[in-house]
Amino acid sequence: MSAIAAALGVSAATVSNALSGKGRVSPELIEKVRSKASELGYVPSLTARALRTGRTGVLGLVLPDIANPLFPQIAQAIENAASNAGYGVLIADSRGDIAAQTEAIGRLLERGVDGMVIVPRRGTRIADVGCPVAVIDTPSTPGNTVAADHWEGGAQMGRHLAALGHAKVLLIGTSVSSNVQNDRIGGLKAGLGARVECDTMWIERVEAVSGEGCPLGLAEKAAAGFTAFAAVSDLSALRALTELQRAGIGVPEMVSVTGFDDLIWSAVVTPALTTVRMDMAVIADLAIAALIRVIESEGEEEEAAGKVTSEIDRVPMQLIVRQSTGAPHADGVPNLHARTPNKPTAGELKP
Amino acid sequence: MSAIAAALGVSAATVSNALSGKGRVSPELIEKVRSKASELGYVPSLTARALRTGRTGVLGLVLPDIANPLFPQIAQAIENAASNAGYGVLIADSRGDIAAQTEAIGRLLERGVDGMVIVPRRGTRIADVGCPVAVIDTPSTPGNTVAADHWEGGAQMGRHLAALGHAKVLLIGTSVSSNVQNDRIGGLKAGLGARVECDTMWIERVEAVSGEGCPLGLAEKAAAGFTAFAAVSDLSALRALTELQRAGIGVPEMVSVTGFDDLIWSAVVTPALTTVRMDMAVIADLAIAALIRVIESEGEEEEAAGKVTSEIDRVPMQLIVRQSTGAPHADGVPNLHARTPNKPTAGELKP
DNA sequence: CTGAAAGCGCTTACAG
DNA sequence: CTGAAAGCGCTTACAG
Repeated sequence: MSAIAAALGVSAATVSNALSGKGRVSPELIEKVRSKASELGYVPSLTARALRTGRTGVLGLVLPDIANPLFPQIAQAIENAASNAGYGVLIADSRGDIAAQTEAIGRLLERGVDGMVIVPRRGTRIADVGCPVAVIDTPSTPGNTVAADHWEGGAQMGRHLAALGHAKVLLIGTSVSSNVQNDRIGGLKAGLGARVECDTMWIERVEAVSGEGCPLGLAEKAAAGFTAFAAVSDLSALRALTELQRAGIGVPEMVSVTGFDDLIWSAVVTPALTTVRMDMAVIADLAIAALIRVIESEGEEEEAAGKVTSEIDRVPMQLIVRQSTGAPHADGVPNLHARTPNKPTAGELKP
Repeated sequence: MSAIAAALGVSAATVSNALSGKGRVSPELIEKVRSKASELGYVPSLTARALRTGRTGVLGLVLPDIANPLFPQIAQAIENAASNAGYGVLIADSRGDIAAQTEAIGRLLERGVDGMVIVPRRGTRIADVGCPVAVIDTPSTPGNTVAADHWEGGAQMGRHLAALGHAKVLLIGTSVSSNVQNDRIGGLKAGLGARVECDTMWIERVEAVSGEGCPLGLAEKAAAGFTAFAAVSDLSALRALTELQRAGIGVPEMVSVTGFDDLIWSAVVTPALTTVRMDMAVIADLAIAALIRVIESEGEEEEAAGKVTSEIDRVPMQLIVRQSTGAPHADGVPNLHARTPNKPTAGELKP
């Protein structure tokens, strides 16, 4: 910047004003400054700007566990939304540990992030952090900013299964203390309605699985009359699907299997998995927009260091019907290969 | 800092020296400064330090596509290695696009990162970036820093399959131009040896799959005598596995299926997938260490703005034998459920 | 062992 | 419309 000023015989202040386009400089000078800047390959120092303005233009992204298969969707959406808004994204991993989460938040704060979006570890409540925060969780978590409407997503899935005629369905979850899973299960039950019988099976978390098989005993469940297996995540659904297939139980001829989240493999397995997807792009945009609103109004009347919004945005989820669901077989007898493949219906996404 | 100086009646310089522990201050004063600092909840401004020292303490992580299922492992390992070394990590997503990759690198540079680790988009060569760079790709990519030894990983898998007695195996890849995939395939062929017949099938990339099934025709391949399907990624392996199961072909009784990368679901499906895993922690540590070595020796003799190392580190991959592989059935006739489950062998990982 | 001074590269009132 | 000055919070020679 001083190089530009020197080359042009003007002051650094003028260069700054010209480049920031705040209209305090004559059009001709602005033009001269601009061309000289690009001629010199000038790149402003965001560090110096940060020191002066007190804003770094960087946001923190705190994740409960980067290894979670849902993380790519979240990270990509947040990175994209932030960079569209001119912000950088610093990542921090809680590694599933609550102390690590606190520490990660601290490190981000030291680095002077202007705000952060936190996907909290289950059961954590985010207290005052000392900077604007947007929390992404479930609508049922207090102090939240934006979330997919997991309950309604479950309800859509429940209605889908009920409409196909399933009368006995097994719900599969992995964490009794997860708000997200409980919302999904609540929605599923509501969507299925009071007339369909359902049972919930809590299985070991996948991370803990040893790779030795650990059968869930789903074939027995099928024999006991369950015709649909609704998992609360695609990973569990995949586990169910392969276990059933392995046991010679046709999906969807004999039983239906459904998941949640539309993870990368759901569309790729045979039969492709019926699932429910959240619109991460929308969630990320809302979270980032809320954050930026607070950041850029800092210093005004409101106490900005606390929550970002009081009203939580509920983003609808979208049912994606694929081949893993169908009508239950009339009398529970296997009838492999006799079925016409499902045509994808309305909710279908083109990825 | 000035608050501490004022409270103690010393200069800011002394506070700085005391806190940085460079031994220019008397022990008693250091102690007084320290306790006053923590009493006041002093947090140093990394921004100011960055402006003064010219180093931000931030590294950039450039990924070809955050949505890639392998990304969580990479990001987690890099974040961990960097934060252990006291660095923050700014993420940048190329979204599979080469122009976006250049742009992302530019944004990182503007933000003053001290260096970056780049996982390049296939076929990209990273030119001079203007800051220290560590590239993670394959040993066969020139200008590389550290990589898993994909070729050797393929060879291990090939030997495993050959030892089981497979004589006709189908290799499955998704991208002819990928160095990683070509290395893996080269290794597989070498490991299988000249006596086993093998064919390579290039399938559509998963991202492009519509979810409507898109059968690969693997049942026909099995009928044609292929007894093993070695995919170059777990995602393709999963696709193969479910398609075969769906067609009533028992894995591993009739055919074996193998993947690559030990993605999250590999241990969870039935039968669990035999795969090869790279040690991301080691790769990340090497990449970060190489980067930091250059960063912290900046200004000394060597031209640090270019490559990080000339010698590339090859990190071995680890074969993980699970239930999806077994000896080929003697006469190609289905014999479901007649097989004793594989006991996991040596290479087994406890996650 | 300790302090006064300069400066990293910007932006922002404030004068002219 | 343009410029001189101050200052964001540090660190680093350089004196004392």
